Amino acid sequence: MTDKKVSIEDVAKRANVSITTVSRVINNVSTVSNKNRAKVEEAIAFLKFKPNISAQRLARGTNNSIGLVMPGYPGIFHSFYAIELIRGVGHACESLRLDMLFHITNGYNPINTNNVGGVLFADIIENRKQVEAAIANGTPCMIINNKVTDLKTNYIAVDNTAGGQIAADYLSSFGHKNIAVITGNLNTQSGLERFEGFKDFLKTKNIEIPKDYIFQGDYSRRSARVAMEKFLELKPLPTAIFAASDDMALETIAVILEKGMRVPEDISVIGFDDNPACLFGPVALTTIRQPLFEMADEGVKSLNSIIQGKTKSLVKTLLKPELVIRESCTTPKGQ
Amino acid sequence: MTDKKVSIEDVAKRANVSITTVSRVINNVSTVSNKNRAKVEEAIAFLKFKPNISAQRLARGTNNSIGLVMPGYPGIFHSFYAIELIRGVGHACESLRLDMLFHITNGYNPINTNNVGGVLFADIIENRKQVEAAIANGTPCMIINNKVTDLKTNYIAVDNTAGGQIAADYLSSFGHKNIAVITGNLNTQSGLERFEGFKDFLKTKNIEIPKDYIFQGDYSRRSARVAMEKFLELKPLPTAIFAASDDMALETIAVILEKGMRVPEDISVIGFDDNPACLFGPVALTTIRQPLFEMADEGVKSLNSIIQGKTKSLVKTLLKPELVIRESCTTPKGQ
DNA sequence: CTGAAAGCGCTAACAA
DNA sequence: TTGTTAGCGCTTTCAG
Repeated sequence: MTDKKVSIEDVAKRANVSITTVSRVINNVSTVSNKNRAKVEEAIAFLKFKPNISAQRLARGTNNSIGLVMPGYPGIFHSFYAIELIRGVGHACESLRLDMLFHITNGYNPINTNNVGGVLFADIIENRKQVEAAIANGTPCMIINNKVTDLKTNYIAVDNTAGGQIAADYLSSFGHKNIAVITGNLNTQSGLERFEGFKDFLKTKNIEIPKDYIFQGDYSRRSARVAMEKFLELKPLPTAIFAASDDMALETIAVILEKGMRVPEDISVIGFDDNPACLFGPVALTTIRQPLFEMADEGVKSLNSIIQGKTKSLVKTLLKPELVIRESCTTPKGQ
Repeated sequence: MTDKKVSIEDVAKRANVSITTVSRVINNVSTVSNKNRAKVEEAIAFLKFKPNISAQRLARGTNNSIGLVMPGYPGIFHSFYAIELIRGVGHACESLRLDMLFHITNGYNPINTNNVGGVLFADIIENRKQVEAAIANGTPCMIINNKVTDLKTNYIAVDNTAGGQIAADYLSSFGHKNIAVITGNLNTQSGLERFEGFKDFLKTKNIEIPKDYIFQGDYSRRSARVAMEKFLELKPLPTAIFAASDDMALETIAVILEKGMRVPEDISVIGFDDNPACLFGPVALTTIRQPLFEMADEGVKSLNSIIQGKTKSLVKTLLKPELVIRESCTTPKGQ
């Protein structure tokens, strides 16, 4: 691309060997005499030779790269989520020596699956068509964080329903009855499942959440603030809040403290994510940990195994979230 | 990769034309009869033919992809920063039809520059070696958010010094004298420059910042909390705070409110970034906007131009930050 | 408007 | 241990 390209042939000439020998040293094949190896290495260094990867791939008949498709609207999911996924994918690609083609999508443009061995979809949000297209043309796919039951494809997700249940179980075990919830984006599978897992579990304990104790948030701090300000006008006041993300939980706590109330003495708050930020707020946040990094990492590994034909059947993995107890929940006042 | 690959030749056979004609329809060359075009398209659809991009690239002699190298330690910069960069780069790549190879680095492993036309470094943090290596082997590089003066390479950055000055100017214009600052990570060029720009400007107004009014933060909310709690023990209390990121500013405000004081009536706070989150806190944050998305977008475009040989000279771009006035700053009490 | 043929730069038998 | 040679799948002159 830059300057005139130097090819394996130039190297061969300068080192006075065949191109095969050059190829051998490039690929670290052991059957090369030290003398020749040295000559070739000198030539490579001198000429600043860089093998043309397209030619390598063509000749080898392989394409060791995968795509990561991520919705691109402002405020991608919540940032912590996105960053953890990216980190996990990046980590796995590094160790598997896979190229990672990162693709931010608006959901409409068809994504190009020709140049990758397979593609990872970070959730499906308004881009179902892309997933279907990829599946249709035979590209191995792995959906992250969305249990797609109606598509013949692979997924790895967190059991958000279980997460909601765990939160409900923990809160109700303190004896809380007036429990409010700030949901995540309910257009999102995770948001919906967390909410329903939570609500349904409480029902088994004979606790109903009244309508005005439910606020439909969108994972943003802003929505949590609006929610909490509304809750604070209600009576009776809720004694516990389940926020479907740590960011929202943190903002919830901020609002409570601003009003001169205390957490958890006056109101208990539980979050979801286990974002490191929860450790360092005014009160350490009790939360439901979801293994984001691991999900991404494992997703890449499974996908790779599928691409290489080692895994034949569909893989559907469900990861368990877990309760992380810190300081933001306790018994309701007066009990 | 999957199944037996169908090649352009298979398509040609089925459509009863030459591979040249198939190539023409793939590349949308107009000189193909409608009849042939239809036949080829049918064959492509029927065979689910996907052109091999490596072969295309090899034949065309181009490699339209760029690398994005980003430090991978936990808490990559502050998330908003990273996300905006990624969005900007993704956006530019999409419109330039460039593949984006995303590489998260620990700073040590050499990065593979063979398969990309050029590489974008998201700042330089503990990975200077990689940059030097890339430059040495002739790979076009673009450094984002770091003015590298001692390396013969390109950069696009925000004028953080100016940003610091703007903040200082604004605060001092209200008549504040007791101004404290929570710096960003001072190992970072941006952190250092914001601080020095701020401090130096105040000096021109004959305002010195005492030692204990300076807290060395790291862009995290946590560090801001620690800082603000310290400041609150000081006397006289500062009447204004400059936090080197919005995240820190937001946490600063939270701490102030928790203590029952008001923003901006008791203490003014100014941030840096213009993270959308600043709009929705308890008080809308006045801040210094830095054009992250644009920086990334523009960075890719410049890099591409360099790769294509359209730009010959080194490009060194400095973007101007600007003041965004909202509600978190005012005149000090009693003035 | 179409096709034959010469590569693009590299890998991988196969011989030597 | 080394070199020869035949592709990998596609693009691109150049004739027709």
